[in-house]
Amino acid sequence: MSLEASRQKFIDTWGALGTEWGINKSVAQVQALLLVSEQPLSTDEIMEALTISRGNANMSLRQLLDYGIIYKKVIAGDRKEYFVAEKDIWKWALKIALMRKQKEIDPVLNVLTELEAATKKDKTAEGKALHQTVHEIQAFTEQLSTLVERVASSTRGELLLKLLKLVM
Amino acid sequence: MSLEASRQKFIDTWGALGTEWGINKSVAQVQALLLVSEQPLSTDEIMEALTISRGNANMSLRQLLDYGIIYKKVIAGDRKEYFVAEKDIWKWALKIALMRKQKEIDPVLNVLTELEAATKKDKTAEGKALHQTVHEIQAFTEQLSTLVERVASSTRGELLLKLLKLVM
DNA sequence: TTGAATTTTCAATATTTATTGAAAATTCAA
DNA sequence: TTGAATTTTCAATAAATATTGAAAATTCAA
Repeated sequence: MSLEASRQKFIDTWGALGTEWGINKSVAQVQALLLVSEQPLSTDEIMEALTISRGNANMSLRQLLDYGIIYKKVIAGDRKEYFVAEKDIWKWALKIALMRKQKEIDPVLNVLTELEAATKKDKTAEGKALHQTVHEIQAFTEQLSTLVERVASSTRGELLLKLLKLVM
Repeated sequence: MSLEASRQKFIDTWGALGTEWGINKSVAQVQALLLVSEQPLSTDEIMEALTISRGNANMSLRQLLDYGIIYKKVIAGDRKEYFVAEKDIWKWALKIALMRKQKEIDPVLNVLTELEAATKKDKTAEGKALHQTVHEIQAFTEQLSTLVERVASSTRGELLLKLLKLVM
C-alpha cells in the first residue's frame, strides 16, 4: 500500500467511526486529514483533498477549532489561514470527551437529578420504584461524569498513570 | 410533577441522549419505557405508550434483546410476548459498551493495526511521520479497547472497585 | 480609502436514516 | 389440521441531517 493509499484509508476509516458516534463525517475527515498531513493545510487544500465544498470545509474547521483539537497556523507572506492538528492523542481525545460530557451528559444529569428529587416524596409503591430506578441511573451518570472530569483535568503523572495501570 | 410526567420526561431525555450518541431514538425510548415500567409490557402497550408503529416497536425490541439489555417475559395464559428491562445499570451499561466496542471500535482497530504495519518499512521522512501518527492512535485505541473489555468482564469485587476508587 | 482576496453565512438541495403500515410468515389453541 | 392471533419483514414514505454554492461580510495590502 502506498503512503497516499494509507493516508486515504485512515481518513475514510476515521470518518466512518465518527459517523457511528454522532460526529459529522466531514468533521472527522478534516481532523484525520490534518493528523496525517506534515504541512499545515489551507481551506482550499482541504476542499481539494476531501472533495468537499468551501462551506463544509469552513464549518468543519470552525467546529474543530471550537473543540480545541486543531490550531490556526499563520504562514508568513500568505494571507490564507492554515491549519494543523493537535497530534497528542491524549490531549485531543480528552478534550472531545470533556466537550461531549458538558454538551450532552451534563444536561441529562440535570434532568435526572431533578427527577430524582421530584420522585423522592412519593410514598406509593409505584413512586418508590420509579425513584429507585431514576436514582440509580442518576448516581451512575454522575460517577461517569466525575470520572471524565478528573481524568481530563489530571496531569500525566497522576490519574492517567492509574488509568494505565488499570489497563495493564 | 406527577409520576406520569416524570416517567415521560425520563423517556424523552433518554431518547434525546441516545440520538446524540448514534443510538436510534425509538430504541432508547423503548428501553427507557421498560426501565420505568413496573409491569412487563407487550408490543401493543409499547406502541401505545410511545405512539410508534408496530414495525418500529418490533425492531426496537429485537435490537434491545440482541444487546441483552431487555428480556422476554412469559405471562401465563397470554399468547402475547411481554418485555422487561435489565434494571442493574452496571450490567446494561457495560453490555452496551462492550457491544459498541466490538461492532465499531474493533474493526477500526484492525485497520489501524494494518496501517501501522503497512507504514512501518517506509524510510522517508514522510513515511516515518505517518507511521508515528498511526502508531500512536493505534496504541491508544488498543488501550481503550482493552480497558472496556477488562471492566466489562470483571466482577464487582475486582476491577469495578478500582474504577470506583478512581472516581472517588 | 479601495478592491481583490478570503472567510462566513445560509437557503436550497441532496443524502442518509428512521418510521410506517400492510402483506407475509409464524405460532399455537382448539 | 385449521385459522385467528401474533410477529416479522420490507418497500414506500417521512424526517432528520449533511452538503453545496453563491451572495454577503470581512480582511488587509497597496
